[in-house]
Amino acid sequence: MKKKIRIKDIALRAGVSIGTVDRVLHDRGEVSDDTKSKIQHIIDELDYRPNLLASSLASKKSIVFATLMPKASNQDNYWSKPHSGVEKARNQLIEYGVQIKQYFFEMEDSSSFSTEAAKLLLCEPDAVMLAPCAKREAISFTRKLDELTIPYVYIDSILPDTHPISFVAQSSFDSGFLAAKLIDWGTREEGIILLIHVAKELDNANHLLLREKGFFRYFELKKSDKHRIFKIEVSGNIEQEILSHLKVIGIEPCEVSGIFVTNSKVHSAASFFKSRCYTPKIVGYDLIPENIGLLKEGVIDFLICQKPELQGSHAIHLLFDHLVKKEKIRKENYTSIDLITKENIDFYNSI
Amino acid sequence: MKKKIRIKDIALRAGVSIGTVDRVLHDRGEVSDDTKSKIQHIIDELDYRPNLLASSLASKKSIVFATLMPKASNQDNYWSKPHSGVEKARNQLIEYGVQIKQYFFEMEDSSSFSTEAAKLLLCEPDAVMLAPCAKREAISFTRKLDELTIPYVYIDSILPDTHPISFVAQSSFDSGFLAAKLIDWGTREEGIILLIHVAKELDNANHLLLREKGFFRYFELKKSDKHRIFKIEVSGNIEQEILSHLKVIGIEPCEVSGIFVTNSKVHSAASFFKSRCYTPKIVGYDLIPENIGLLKEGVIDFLICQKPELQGSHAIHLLFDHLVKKEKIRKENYTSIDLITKENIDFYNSI
DNA sequence: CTGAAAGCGCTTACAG
DNA sequence: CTGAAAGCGCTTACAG
Repeated sequence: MKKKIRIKDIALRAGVSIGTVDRVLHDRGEVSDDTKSKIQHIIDELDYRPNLLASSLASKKSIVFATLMPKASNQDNYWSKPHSGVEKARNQLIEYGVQIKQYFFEMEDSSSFSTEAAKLLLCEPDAVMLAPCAKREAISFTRKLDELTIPYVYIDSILPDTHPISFVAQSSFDSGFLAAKLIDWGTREEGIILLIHVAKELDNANHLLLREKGFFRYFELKKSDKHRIFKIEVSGNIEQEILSHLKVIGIEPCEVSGIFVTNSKVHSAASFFKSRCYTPKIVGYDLIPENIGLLKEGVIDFLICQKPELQGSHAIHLLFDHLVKKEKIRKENYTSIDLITKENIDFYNSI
Repeated sequence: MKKKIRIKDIALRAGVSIGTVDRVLHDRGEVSDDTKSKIQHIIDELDYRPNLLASSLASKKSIVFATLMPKASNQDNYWSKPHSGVEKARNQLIEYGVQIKQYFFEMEDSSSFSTEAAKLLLCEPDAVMLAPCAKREAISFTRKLDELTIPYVYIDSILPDTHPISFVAQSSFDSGFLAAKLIDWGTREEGIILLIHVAKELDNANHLLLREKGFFRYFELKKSDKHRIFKIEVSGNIEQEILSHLKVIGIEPCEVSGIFVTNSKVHSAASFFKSRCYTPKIVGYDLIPENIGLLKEGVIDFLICQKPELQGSHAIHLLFDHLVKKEKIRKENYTSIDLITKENIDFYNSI
């Protein structure tokens, strides 16, 4: 076992004081090129790693991260999960001088994204974590961050043509692809399959479209005409809209054998079928209470999950590793695509 | 934001020196009852939390954990995962003075468990993590640990009637139950289902029996006679043994519609069917290379996984939290029951 | 451009 | 039984 090498060791070898070593370590100038390169060599040679414990103990300066994500209306809301992930990371990093300021916007009101983003900037964060849900607003915000050279990471989804240092999110395409596989595996007969979007501004919800793409891609690749697949978009009165869509297509609810809902609103579509003659195979997203209830009842068969809590904590740790540890971090962090059923839900997230 | 309170603050309030405060903090005597209770009150009142950073920086004493698990014959072996989980934890905790000594026994040779356990004891560990695979040997070992009052945690499986301070493992029963659900969901027709044990000493492999139990329980609860389920035990020449079993039962390989193999040997059973007329729905365990290959080919449909790497690292952290942080740790740590398919395998374990 | 000194919050002998 | 002092590895003014 190699002995841990210290600043003192480097100073000794170089014949300088530890102060000087510290100056080159943190590249804060005031060192002659000669001694600088000499010290740098020794550092490299000895593969010196600073003791983070001692470093943060001695340093009084703190680093501030700011987060921006949708407000969780209550504790059961999906967005309470990333939030508690951030809290968890905060507790782990607080002794290292990390401060986290959190800002929340209203999911329904994209202008609140901008006002919260403006507030956020006032705290002069060293780095930012955001969920870029409101696409347009997020783009203009990240442009501002770019100007100020404040590094940022995404959680939940990804904004093309922006410059985050990293992101933590699920691959929407692949989760849709997997959903198709599940439906395919569960519906043997030449069945009718519904892909249902329950969303207001579908064109602005990039990840829902990607999930759809993945779903259709599966059946394309399979090159089987076994299934008849219909796509439905609803947003207001789910009940009525589904009914009228089915009427247009010309099928009865009980003829449907598989359903894929592209987001956590799967419970509303599931309830529609539950209250009728027949329960088709249903696959949707996310462990929110309504969905959990229907999963346990056996109405919903699979929920695809994305470890929202881990997304929050991991994103913060990425920021920490980048800014404090000065490590190079992975740019693409895809979360696992978790399959939750009635049978394994009680063990999900347990450790 | 409350100011972090320090030993010094307590000492000031109590009108004593920090040395005395430290004595009551660590309960190392040499303090009069009077001052002790006075200080204790102040500690409680102020809800003092020691600064772990400063504490481990100042402390030169190190703590040693020992681990005992099966040897991974190569890097792809299942047991290389818990091992690398332990290594990961070591790297995170090394600055806190944690030393980890690892010992490995031969899976096939249960006597090697005892000889390694004896070696382990010689390093006088402060705590032990073990995979209690060799049941009898593990029981006598834990008895010794109990005598020496060395705390221990299990990974992988659980030994009834012993006294670990905690364990990290998957619920075998529930994973078998889930396997049944998958097979049920995937085989619509009135099919023939095989439960296959590929194992030498089945009676000594408690978790395989529990998986079986869970599997049958599912169909019991379902109260449907739709499926005919047969149980097969093989161990040597898989090929031949499966064939002869099927002959006894009186069915052809191509009549089988679903297969559940109770461990990671699922690849051998899958290969049997792959090389024949028909590929039934196949569910098994663990991401070892042979299984991954067959999963990606579409021969195996689902692999149930149990985060072996996390098991290793989590177990070490439990030990750390218990011994160093003096926190009370959770005794039961069930890992999630992960469902891996061709479609989501690339994202498993990614973050 | 460089070094010496104080201090971060805690632990550990040591002196009394 | 109690206190004063040195030290863990680093950072941060400050003096020269």
